[in-house]
Amino acid sequence: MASVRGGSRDKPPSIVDVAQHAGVSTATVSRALAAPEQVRPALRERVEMAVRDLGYRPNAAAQRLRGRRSRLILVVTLTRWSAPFFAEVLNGIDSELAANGYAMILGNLDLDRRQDGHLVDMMQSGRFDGVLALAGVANAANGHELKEPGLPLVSICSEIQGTPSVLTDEGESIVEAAEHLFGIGHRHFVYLSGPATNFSDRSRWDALKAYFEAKKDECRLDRIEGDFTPRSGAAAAERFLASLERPTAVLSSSDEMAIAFMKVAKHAGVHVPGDVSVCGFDGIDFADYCEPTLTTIRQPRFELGRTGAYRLLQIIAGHSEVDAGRTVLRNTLCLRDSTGRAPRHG
Amino acid sequence: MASVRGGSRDKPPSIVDVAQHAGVSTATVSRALAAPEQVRPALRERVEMAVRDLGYRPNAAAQRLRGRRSRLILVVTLTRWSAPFFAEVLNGIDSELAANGYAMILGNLDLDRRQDGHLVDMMQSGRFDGVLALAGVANAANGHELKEPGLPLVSICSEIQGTPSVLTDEGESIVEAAEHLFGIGHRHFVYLSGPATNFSDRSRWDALKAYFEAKKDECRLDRIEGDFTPRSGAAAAERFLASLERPTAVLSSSDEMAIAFMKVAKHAGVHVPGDVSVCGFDGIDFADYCEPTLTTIRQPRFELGRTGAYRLLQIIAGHSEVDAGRTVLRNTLCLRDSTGRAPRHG
DNA sequence: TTGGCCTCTGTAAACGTTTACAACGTTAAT
DNA sequence: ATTAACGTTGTAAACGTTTACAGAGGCCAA
Repeated sequence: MASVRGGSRDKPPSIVDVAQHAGVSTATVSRALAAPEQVRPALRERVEMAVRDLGYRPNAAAQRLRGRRSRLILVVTLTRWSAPFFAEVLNGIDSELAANGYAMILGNLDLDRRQDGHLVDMMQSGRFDGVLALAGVANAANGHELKEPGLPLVSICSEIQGTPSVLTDEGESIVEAAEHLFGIGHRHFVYLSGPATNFSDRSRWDALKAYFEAKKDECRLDRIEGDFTPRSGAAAAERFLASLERPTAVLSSSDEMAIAFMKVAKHAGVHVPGDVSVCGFDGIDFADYCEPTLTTIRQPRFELGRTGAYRLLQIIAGHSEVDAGRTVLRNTLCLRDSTGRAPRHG
Repeated sequence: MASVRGGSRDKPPSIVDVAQHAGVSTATVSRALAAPEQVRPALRERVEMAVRDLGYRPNAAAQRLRGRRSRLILVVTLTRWSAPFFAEVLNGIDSELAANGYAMILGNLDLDRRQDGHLVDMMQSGRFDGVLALAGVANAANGHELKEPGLPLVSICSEIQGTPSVLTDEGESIVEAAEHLFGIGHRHFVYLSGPATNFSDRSRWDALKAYFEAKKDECRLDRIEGDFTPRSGAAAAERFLASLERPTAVLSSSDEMAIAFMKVAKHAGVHVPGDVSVCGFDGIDFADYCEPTLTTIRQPRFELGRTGAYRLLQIIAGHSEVDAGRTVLRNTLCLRDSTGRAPRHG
């Protein structure tokens, strides 16, 4: 009776249809929708009714073309974004954006095939109100390229010169883990790294090195190169098994590596945590379901995304332009079954 | 020397700037970019050079407003999209779309707070060239609402009346798993379900019921209600443990439930697969890292997304409009350590 | 030479909004 | 009573493309 939504399939109603139907000008319709307080209640109601009657929806492209905002955010990610850690960060981003009427588009940066231009193209297409750079993309040397188009930019889990960023206290928290392991007797550590160019990896490794520098007489810190993936965790385990003097504590730069590491180690008869303690990083859901359950440094993944999106929206809204600094969220060390006292020597 | 990209920060060059710079009309520029074969090589080159010199990028909003396509796809998901299964389907979608110059936007359908209108609004905003509906959203009763706006629509992992869909042979594959378990002596099964309204769940349950109907004299099939999440898997385990006569085989409707189930069961001293065999569904990466490794029905998650996106693009391109049928991908049963011979009776 | 056809370009009209500006009516201040 | 100020509405000009249409040549056949 009321709506004519399902009627003719020709063409969606435009603002002029609404204006005619309500007996006002298009300007009034536009204002009634965007700034209701500027139009008299009587007219406003007429417009609202016309909108309902016709099932009118503003055309997003036209709005963007004429107005200032597209309500679209470009999220620059790596191809690995479907991994548990990133997926949840993205979820946080999307959640915050959606709550403010924004949507995100994923711009995949495939590090293997270098097609850098593509992203800059997208950014300059005038389609986006802002850009969120996820961990890893900033390290790809073209991080600063993202600044060039002059769009509001916030980076999450990594820093770009002169750009606001949202980070966690990675260095401090991995040192906290190391300290814990040191406290229960471990003296020989190995750091299972991410890619050497990675921002997070640098933060963690630098902090770890500094911490062990002061203890260099009593401790040893090795490093095995990985790339956050399970595969590289398994490879690291092979190297671990082959080493003459095995470390007793593994600090992994991702849970996925840690879990794969444990699987291979266990399969080779090495007991976790009896023979070797393993500590992960990220705190993905699964860390609590593997065997043994994984001690890990939990990053507030959802919050990371949410906060990044929030800061970006603030900048877009014109607030806090000055604030180009970093926001640091706190990680928490989750002690579980994969870590324990160091095995007795010899 | 060549490019002036980094020059003035005022306003991005428009098509008229390019036209002037190349000494041609805007129409020629437009054609040189969209349909190069229609313009003489000499001019085409001048245009291309001007484009490079000025760093011109077509304005997406204007293109959309005047032209027909936005190269934007709406992917309607549930809030659970960051779960491993969906994340990988999304990855497949995004991958196929990106390869064709399209991008996706996630439209979250929060089943808890009913804000159905929101999605239809989005669809009618003229922002999208097509819609992809992910499993679960189609079941939400408002599935058919998605058809209303008249946008090209493909559903993945579920069916909407009269809409092309991409599915897997869920029913057959879960029966295959049941058959395998039957073959190694199991006679008392329990199906750990998803939400009863879920399309996938219905397919699986119906197939399972039909299979056991023929065996009802020798077999028993129970059902415990879940919702795909680990939490519900754990809850199911509690009920399993409390039951007087415990089934010896669990067919779970998701890996995450199965893994949580195993954790709780093991913790209660029930041995997997000694006391109970567990089979998951989906084939997420983690199924191969839990303890014991999980026998599961692997769905081609990435392909599911890729194929859905592919079919949608075909429809948008005008090919295969007739083909409103289903595409069925095959699952594979992955036998691992969580299943084994049924325990000896009594 | 002339007419017709074909190929290549340019002109200008959309596309559906937002918004600066002007116009109008009303109220308050002088 | 005159003017200023204000609040509300309409007019019309953008925004940056694509594309129907027309026009300008060039070529070929008659």
